[in-house]
Amino acid sequence: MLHAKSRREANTLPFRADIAVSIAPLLGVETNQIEQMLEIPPNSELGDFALPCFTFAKILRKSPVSIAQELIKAPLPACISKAVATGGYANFFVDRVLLAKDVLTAIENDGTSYGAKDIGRGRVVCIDYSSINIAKPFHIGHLSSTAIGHALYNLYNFMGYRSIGINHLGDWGTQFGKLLAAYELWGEGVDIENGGVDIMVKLYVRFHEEAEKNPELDDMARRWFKRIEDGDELALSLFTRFKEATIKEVMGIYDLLGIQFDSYAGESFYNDKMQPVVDELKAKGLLILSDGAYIVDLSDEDMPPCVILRSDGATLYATRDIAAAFYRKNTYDFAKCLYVVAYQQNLHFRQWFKVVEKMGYDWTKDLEHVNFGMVSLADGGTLSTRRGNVVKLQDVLDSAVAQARDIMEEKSPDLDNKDEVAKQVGIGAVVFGVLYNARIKDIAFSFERALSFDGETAPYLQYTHARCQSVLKKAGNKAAEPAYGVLDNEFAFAVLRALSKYPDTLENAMGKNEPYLIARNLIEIAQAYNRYYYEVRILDGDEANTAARLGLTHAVGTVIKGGLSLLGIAAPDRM
RNA sequence: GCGCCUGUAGCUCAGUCGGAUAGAGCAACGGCCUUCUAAGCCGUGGGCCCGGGGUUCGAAUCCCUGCAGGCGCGCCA
Repeated sequence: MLHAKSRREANTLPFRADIAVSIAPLLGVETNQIEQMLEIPPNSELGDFALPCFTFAKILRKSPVSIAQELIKAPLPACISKAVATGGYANFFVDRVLLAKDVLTAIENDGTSYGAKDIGRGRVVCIDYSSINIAKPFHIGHLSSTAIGHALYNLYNFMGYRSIGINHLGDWGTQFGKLLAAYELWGEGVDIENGGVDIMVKLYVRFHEEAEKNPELDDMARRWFKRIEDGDELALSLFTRFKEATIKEVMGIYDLLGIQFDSYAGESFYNDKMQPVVDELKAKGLLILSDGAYIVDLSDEDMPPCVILRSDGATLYATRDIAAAFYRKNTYDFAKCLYVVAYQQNLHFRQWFKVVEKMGYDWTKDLEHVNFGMVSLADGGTLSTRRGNVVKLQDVLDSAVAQARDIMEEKSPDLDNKDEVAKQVGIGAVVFGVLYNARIKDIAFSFERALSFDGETAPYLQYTHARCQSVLKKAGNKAAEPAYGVLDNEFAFAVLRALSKYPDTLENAMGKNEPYLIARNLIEIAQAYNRYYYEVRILDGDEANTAARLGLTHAVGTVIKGGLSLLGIAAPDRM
């Protein structure tokens, strides 16, 4: 019954279909229409499901109130314990004991796979995320793409897809000519391999300062970039050293976050793959010469044209993205290809998606720009590498871990793996911070908020999980058959209700590419459980009742651990 | 100027297909640890849901319009 088929909405309890089947005939409508109309009352005292009857009033020529009163007299399915008419609403109460049994048994059986479905049927979804720039610091502005992309990567895998994580490196462009020029001028004694991105930024910033006074430097940079393009040995080897040093440094952060990519094919990778795209566009008559540049006209779509070739013949961002899309389609035969990139680039993606569509490829519909809000600094100012106005992610993570460590020193000094747990808690807090709100929201970064461990945060979830583990450990192995009747109270029911909607939440989160839906559901579960924990003693009384309460505890711990893991966050057993 | 996005409590945000009394967290104040982890729980205060029209039995939600902020608008990425 729990696995009733077409529950497409999140935030529903099971049993929806059963109610619809029993009352639809009385109204003379399709059951699935009723199923969709069923809603959840504002508070559970009114009921667990409600059908507003106002829309039927005209058709049936009766008042909503009397319709509701008739509906509740219908023979009810076994899972509904009672029905009440309140105003124009028919309210249904689910059998809470049955719900407890269904939900807890499902979680007991499935473990952290609870909620997993095989929607993907093994098909591939490419996820382009994090996509760092070579020779630039990994700052908090990159965290959204990294955390959202990673969560989606996990979620799609969980739902039966095969995720391919692609770090589309920003490793091409004239800025590297500047970097090499700067290195030629002032690079003596600079240790590329160990100086990290810091020394690269220093060179880059100095170049910009001096180029303002001395324009000849720009020519020098252009020459260096030309040498990279032409495959000049010295230029290439220098550039490769900068690139590898950057990747080595950022690997440290990816390790902390537990992220791995399946591909690091970045911009330079597509250098030799753009000409075929240009040729095809030309062959299909889409390429137009305009002001010396080759463009695809998009005026019929009310968009500015998409520039494919600059007037000097050089390729652009869009050219590369189109070539990359073809490469990914040919290499992975994806069912979906997601681009986790800030909304700043909305127009860019709309443009080149349309170009691919004009080329006649129906898989354009499988391309999706998963956009997200901009990060600024809470105390004003925008992030800018050039102006040195950055908050490095490494610093944020380090501070968070240090703070977690301090708190543990105070609250649980006898823990033996404090460093490990501090890492999980501190990093979890930072990551959760960007996964808790809808993607589109802008973020004004502040240390104070990022390092908050109270309330709706990862540490709160981790704490709740650890609490569950602690109770379960203390209980030991009890084999009694659970007496679910003991869970027939408002506190347990709130927990069960939150647990029961988790599977739909996951599906909805994937459909919308919105990890925050998972985060919110987990918080709801934890809040309900912490209330329950305060109100009801778990290890108490006879074994059958205790077994049911332990079942609830185990379920909460399992779902929180599983959900956090989807978000890329660890859940320690003690903290 | 044009296009897109955002606007809900002091702050950060939820609010499902239009539904019942608009919800959380933080901050403030007041309570709860001899009992399973107090990184927790409970309570109090706090709202012109940006403004104005409209549609509807019913609007934070849909439509129109205005305002404010963000982003973008052919040869950067």
